Amino acid sequence: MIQSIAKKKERSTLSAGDWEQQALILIAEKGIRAVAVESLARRMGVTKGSFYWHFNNRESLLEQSLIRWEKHDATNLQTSLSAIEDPRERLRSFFRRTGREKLTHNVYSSLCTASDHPQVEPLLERVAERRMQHIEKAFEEIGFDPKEASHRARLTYSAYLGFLQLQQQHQTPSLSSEEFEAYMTHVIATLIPEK
Amino acid sequence: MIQSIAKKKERSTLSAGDWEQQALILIAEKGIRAVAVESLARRMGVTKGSFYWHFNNRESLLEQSLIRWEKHDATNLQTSLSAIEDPRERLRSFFRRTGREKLTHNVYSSLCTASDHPQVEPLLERVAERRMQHIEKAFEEIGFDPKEASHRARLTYSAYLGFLQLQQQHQTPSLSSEEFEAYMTHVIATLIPEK
DNA sequence: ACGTTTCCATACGTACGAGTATGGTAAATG
DNA sequence: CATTTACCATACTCGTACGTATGGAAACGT
Repeated sequence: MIQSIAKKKERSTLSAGDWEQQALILIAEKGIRAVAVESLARRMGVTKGSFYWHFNNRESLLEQSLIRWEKHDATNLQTSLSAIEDPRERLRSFFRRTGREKLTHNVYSSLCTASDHPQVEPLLERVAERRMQHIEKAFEEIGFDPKEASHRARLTYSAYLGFLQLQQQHQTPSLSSEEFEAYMTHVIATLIPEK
Repeated sequence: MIQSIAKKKERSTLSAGDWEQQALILIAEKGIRAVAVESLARRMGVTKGSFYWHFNNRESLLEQSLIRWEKHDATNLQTSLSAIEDPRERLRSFFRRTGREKLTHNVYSSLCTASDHPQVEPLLERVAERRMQHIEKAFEEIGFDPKEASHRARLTYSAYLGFLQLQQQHQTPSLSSEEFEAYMTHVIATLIPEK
């Protein structure tokens, strides 16, 4: 074929996907505004000349990167949550998910602080909608009627978003891991009633 | 004295306070990044020359504007919430406050989406801390022990922040006013238990 | 072997926004 | 009335980051 297999790790040449991946890493670390083509190029060990061969412009890179992330996040949601049959446990795992999946989670966290960005805003809306529908479905399975489930889902997701925001403000977590656990237990008890 | 009273409304000359006020309005409308000195000057009907007479630089303007807003918000919290004796009602009014006080509220909303800004971040942390302590105090008055009250306050404020975030994403509120009321009722019932 | 494609370097052009330098005008002051 | 002070306009510099133009080198096809 074009390439004799496994060239990606031999640092031969870069692909568009490599740029998108690094862009996402940069977003997770320093936010979307830090994605500048020259600094990103330095990070990749090349110069702008390379970048503008793979992409028309910066906007195009962001578009592709965000699409890539959204797909990854959607399948993530599908596999990791659809696998759990008990709806209560499914909701609990949603909250716990904050710890694992560091990269994709930090990307989302960064994107939330850039919700005014024209390319980010529609993405956040789609993601929030998708996630809230999953949560809503779980609440319906528990036995709440659609209206009640909808409200609970909105409140649950709001609590999640707000907690992300609070975490970012104090760059120091400020909550020890046992305080965090205690808080999580409280949240789950409050938002996911036993009966 | 220097000026013969009531010159501010005669459009004679601008004061530093006028600039700060307009900056806050701009923040509420388009976010802190939209506060550019040239565009702001056009908005005031003058040019940059005026700005740099009142302020050393853009950073200085933002600093003063944010301080002004923080003071306003702090007294707001003190007067409007300390006036209510019933802690439950006090908490309910906290949620309802989203509607009134449009300007100061929209400023806060905009600042939340710029939480990565070095001048904004410490402000948000102070404001969140101050507000959460008020909420925590209310929960303690209701009868929860300090630890429980702390968790409830954090969850309550998280739900508030998350809702702000969701509101900004769909620029269209997407929730009709009656749906909004139904949701609010649900939130209050869930987070502020009757006993 | 030779041309084409792929990938990248270098050098430039350009737009925007912060900040400076300097001068002008009206009001206040003596 | 003359001069200082307060306020603002105009015209620059400068740093940053996007985007373009062009050429070079290695890999590939035939």
